[in-house]
Amino acid sequence: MASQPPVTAKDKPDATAAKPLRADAQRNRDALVEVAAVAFATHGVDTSLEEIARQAGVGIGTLYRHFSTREHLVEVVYRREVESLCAAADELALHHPPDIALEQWMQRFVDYIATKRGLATSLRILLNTNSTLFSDMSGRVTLALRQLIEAAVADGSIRSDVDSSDVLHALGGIYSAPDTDDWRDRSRRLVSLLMDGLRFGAGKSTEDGG
Amino acid sequence: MASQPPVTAKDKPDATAAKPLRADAQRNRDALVEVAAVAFATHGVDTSLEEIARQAGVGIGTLYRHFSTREHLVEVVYRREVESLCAAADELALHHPPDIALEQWMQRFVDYIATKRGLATSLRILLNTNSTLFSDMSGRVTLALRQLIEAAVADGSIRSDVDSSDVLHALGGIYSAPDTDDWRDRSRRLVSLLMDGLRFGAGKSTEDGG
DNA sequence: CCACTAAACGGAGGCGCCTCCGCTTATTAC
DNA sequence: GTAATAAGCGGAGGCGCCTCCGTTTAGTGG
Repeated sequence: MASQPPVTAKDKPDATAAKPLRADAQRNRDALVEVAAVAFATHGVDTSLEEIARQAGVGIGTLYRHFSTREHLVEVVYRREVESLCAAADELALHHPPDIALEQWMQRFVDYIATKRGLATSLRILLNTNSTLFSDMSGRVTLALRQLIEAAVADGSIRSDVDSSDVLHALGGIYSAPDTDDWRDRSRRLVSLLMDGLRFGAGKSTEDGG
Repeated sequence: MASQPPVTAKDKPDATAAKPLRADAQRNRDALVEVAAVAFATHGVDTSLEEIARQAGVGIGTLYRHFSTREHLVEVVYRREVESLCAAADELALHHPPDIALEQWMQRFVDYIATKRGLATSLRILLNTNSTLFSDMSGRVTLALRQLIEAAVADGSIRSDVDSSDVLHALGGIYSAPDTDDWRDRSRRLVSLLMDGLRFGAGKSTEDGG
């Protein structure tokens, strides 16, 4: 949650110019996003922006110069989170056998969703307003998942007749599940179950449970 | 816009108890709704609630006691507006020949929609959240329209093969029309056109233009 | 008419939003 | 190193939101 690759200056929505920020400005901007990510996840999206600015050690004016609206800030935080989720896919693929990578990534997906549920209302509005954002982000996630699945299929550790969109659909059920206390556990079990299903009848048997 | 039948205490959302308000409380409540209706229509739904309270000659505390959220106030204003639109249908039916009543009512519908467009965003959110409200209100409007049409059909002043839902659908086009300067004129013309269409081939000919 | 009480009032106060602009400071040119 | 300057900072201030609670008043019973 606190260690991602240094995102120097590439989280600008419009890809056109993006002139490099002054060093201090970049530092402040990063700090704000960092703090906001934690604050939104912890206290929901209604956290006082002044509180976020305070925790980031900057004035409120600075926050508003970087993020002219609350939605803008939410969007950047959200993009970063998705980015980091997708980066994790590559990371896991490098250091684990494909099926393990897939399983662990899906578990991470659960964590990601857990955070998002707090933002549900506000995020839904944002995604409605800004449909580019939605297709953008869901596209990236889909791609990451597809690559993990294809690797696992090629490796023979899961069945070859699975489609990434099916799996994504199954994971979608996690998002819409009711918000009980044991939501997280249930979701983790659902992922395990799903994983068993994927391994069933695969070319090579990897009966390791985790 | 300022004269509707005295709505003593029946605009409570939940129909259960509704004990009568104290006279002063009722007065204040009515004043608030009145002022809010004008203010929302004029300056949009983001008008300061303190401003509304001020104009209604009450303290902000009083406003909040009656309407615990901005949405609550919007909802009540909206309900009242629909109510008044439907009441107009009865009124017009009493004092005009059926086809004239229908036409005038549709013109009034245009005015009503004009007001609503200012509230569009907020109202859409409200209607999404509170689906009872939507079906409630559209049901009432549909009913009012149907009665006007049936009367005109029975009277022979419009064609007998029209369905009220068709007409409502046509009127719906008004709502979604682009928000240009001449919106109102266009809409009025659309209603006239629609009316001509309805009269065409009717049993009895009422070629009066207004 | 009076006394009593629950209902209602209203505005001060604390907080958050957002803008504006005088003050810093990183960067560039020399 | 210094000077120049544009980029960036930050917080005061004005406004709106909403709550809380001391004060007022409508309704009621005698």
